[in-house]
Amino acid sequence: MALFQLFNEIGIIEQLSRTIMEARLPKGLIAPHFGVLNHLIRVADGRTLVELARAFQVPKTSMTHTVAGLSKHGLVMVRPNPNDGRSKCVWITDEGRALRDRVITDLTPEFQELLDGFDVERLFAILPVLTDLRVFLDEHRNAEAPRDREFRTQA
Amino acid sequence: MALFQLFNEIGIIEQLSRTIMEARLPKGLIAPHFGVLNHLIRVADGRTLVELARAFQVPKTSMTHTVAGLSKHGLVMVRPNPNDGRSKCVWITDEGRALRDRVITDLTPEFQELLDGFDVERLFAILPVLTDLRVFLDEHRNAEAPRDREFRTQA
DNA sequence: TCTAAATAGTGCAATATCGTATTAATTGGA
DNA sequence: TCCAATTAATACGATATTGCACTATTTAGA
Repeated sequence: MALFQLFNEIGIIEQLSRTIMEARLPKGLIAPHFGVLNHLIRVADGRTLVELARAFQVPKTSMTHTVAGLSKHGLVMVRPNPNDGRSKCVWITDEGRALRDRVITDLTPEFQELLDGFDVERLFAILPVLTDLRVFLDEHRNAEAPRDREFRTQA
Repeated sequence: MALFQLFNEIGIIEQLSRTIMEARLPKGLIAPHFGVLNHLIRVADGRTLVELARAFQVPKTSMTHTVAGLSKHGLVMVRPNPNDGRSKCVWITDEGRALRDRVITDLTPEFQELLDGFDVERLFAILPVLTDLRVFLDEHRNAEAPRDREFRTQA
């Protein structure tokens, strides 16, 4: 079944690229930490924990843990949500911004190597297909969600 | 940076497809367990732990743990390697084969939904690009491997 | 207004991942 | 042949992930 192979390749690429990225992170931080920092900058700062959990499709408890790690390193600030006494908002700090920028900078040589050594046309041609596939899988994801996992609202 | 977006989509797809797959696994088993079973059938039975760790590019200790889980469930047998007293070989059991086949069967409706609802031409057109990308990343992976992680020898 | 249901967050426990260090076996060069 | 370097596996500890249960708060319908 070719679909099997497709998802297998995607899984391997995810693992390789994650390893590359994590090699640029300071000790104690891993991909999910960077993902949250990046999300706070690219999408919107001051997100609640549930919003973040939805965005990354992880259980709330996982996001609590990830944000706690970021907070411990001074990369985000967690404050009560003035509009809802149950929830908290996560704000990125200057240190968080600086780290995120530095990681991206550190990654550019690696990216450049890929752009130089790989057929860029072919590479970028698959992006819209991947996006459509992601949307399809996300929309068709079984509603009988057996886990404590929120539905994605935004990339 | 479009490359960023590319790897981001791949990461999301990996997460979604893994969740779909794990929903078909019995309690106590997750994607890496299935991956090993599949590898033993598709590639070669009787692999050593190091060979498996290389194939999946995980640290040896992670593979020890994964195989221990499979063994506990009776899905593989771990025996001494007659050719090398240091190592052990992992053999899939009938139960392991049966489980792997059942999971694949259980997955076909989900696959069919994708084949029906998605432009299959577009989908399969990206497979060779993904394969080339995977090979590129694997070959260009930094030799200064900072971790206890083996190099891939086979998909 | 009141109260039941829904929602946000977290404590806890089970399992997973992985870096470091250790042991045992093998290999290769002197 | 012999021993130093290499290799296979794992014990151990730190951190990550996640399901379940619980509390606090908000919401919505009677």
